[in-house]
Amino acid sequence: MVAPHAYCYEFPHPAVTTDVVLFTIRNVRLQLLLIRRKGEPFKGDWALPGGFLDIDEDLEDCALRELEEETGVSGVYLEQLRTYGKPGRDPRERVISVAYFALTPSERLTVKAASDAAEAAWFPVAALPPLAFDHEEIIRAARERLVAKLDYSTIAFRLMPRTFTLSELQEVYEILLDAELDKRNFRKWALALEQIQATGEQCRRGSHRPARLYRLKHPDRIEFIK
Amino acid sequence: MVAPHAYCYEFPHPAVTTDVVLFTIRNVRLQLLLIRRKGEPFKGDWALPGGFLDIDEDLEDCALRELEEETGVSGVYLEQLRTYGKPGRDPRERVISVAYFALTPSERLTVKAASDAAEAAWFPVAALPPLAFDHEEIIRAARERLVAKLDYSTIAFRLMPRTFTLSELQEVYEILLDAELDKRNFRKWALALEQIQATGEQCRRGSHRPARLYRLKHPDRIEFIK
DNA sequence: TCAAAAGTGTTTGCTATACACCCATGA
DNA sequence: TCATGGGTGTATAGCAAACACTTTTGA
Repeated sequence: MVAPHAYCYEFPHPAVTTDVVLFTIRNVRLQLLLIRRKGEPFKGDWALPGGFLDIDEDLEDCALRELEEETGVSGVYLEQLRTYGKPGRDPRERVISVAYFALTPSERLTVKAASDAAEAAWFPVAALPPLAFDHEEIIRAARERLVAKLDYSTIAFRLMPRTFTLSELQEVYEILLDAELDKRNFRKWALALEQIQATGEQCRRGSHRPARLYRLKHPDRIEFIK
Repeated sequence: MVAPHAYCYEFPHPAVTTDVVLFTIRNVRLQLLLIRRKGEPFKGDWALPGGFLDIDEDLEDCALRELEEETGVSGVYLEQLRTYGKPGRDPRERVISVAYFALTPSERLTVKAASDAAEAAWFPVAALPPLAFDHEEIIRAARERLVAKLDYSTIAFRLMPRTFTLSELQEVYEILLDAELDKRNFRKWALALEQIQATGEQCRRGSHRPARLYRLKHPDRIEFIK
């Protein structure tokens, strides 16, 4: 064990944390992952997964580690969102939080509340519980980023499983934009991007014509479009 | 005086700084403000203005304060860019730097090297000196942000003086995009934005027809366009 | 044979681009 | 009167939006 207060500095230092806003599409809704806080402050409240930066750890690694520790989720798409540091946002001490924005297809979800948090659960963004700290503000910024990026990138593909139908892709866009889209125009647009290709497989579900399956040409890249 | 190492914590804390990439247009080129470092590390090298966050200070206030202290510049447009925190980026201790991106019209410049830095100077972005820390990477990200925002916001107006001619505005866009623009199309586009209005004044400079002066309708807002 | 979702083209309107000449001034 | 940058309109092409029916399957 390390003695308490063993780390001393000439000038006061803030603590640094990361927080992650992880989105997915579940039950035809945009949802995000929250954990219930085990300790003070805001004990029992829902909060974004996240925690303190290790002193030799890269920021992005910290975000991924905390996400995995608290929720068991790994292998998501991650990008830095913004840093929050208003004095007083954490009652314990001055805390600077580097917020990340993450996406995952719902197939890949194995959320089990892990050690650090009492409980982890998905919530529809339209029905969030009261949140700890300034996490509501962070979530708002993350949603805005997500929707803004639809216009000029293929970011929405990070919400798709490995193979998917054009109707499923359209449904994701309709959920994110909260608008109905014309089927023919959408398919024309999606194919013109040249980012997906037919696998040759079909998906037969229900008593109707089977749908062609597609996959991403570049599963690990976000492309800028238009 | 405070005793050395007077601030102690149970776990190690990184230091937090802000850095500012301040752009302006000078001599028909995009330029940015650098300071020459007075102390170690990277003593004598050029670096972005910035410095350590006071423990009760908001991040944005820190960026503005350090800019003012080191260069005498104030009243600029400021937005958060991204946070840099790779372990080892500062040889002294772990440092997390919240980078800001700033714009100012060249009229408003009163750069005098202030107390904290040995010297402050403008450099064309196309001819930067060797830089301290990872500041080259930060500047690259700032330029990308600036150019990307031209497409969907009125951010370039933050580089214009209080009143300006359409030709001056076009020149700024041409510098930022590094491309020539058609005069008639540019003017049609700029006026269609409905973000500027003629002042009624004219600007007579040189032996040719005088130019109408314009001003922003909303000098303090960045509008999203298209 | 019926219900349900998959799949498919054409027309129309709008926005972006290309392009050349006259105007007002100071020297 | 000449050189200089300020100011103006139209025609065309390319992209985005609107719109309805046929196909394939399982029950």
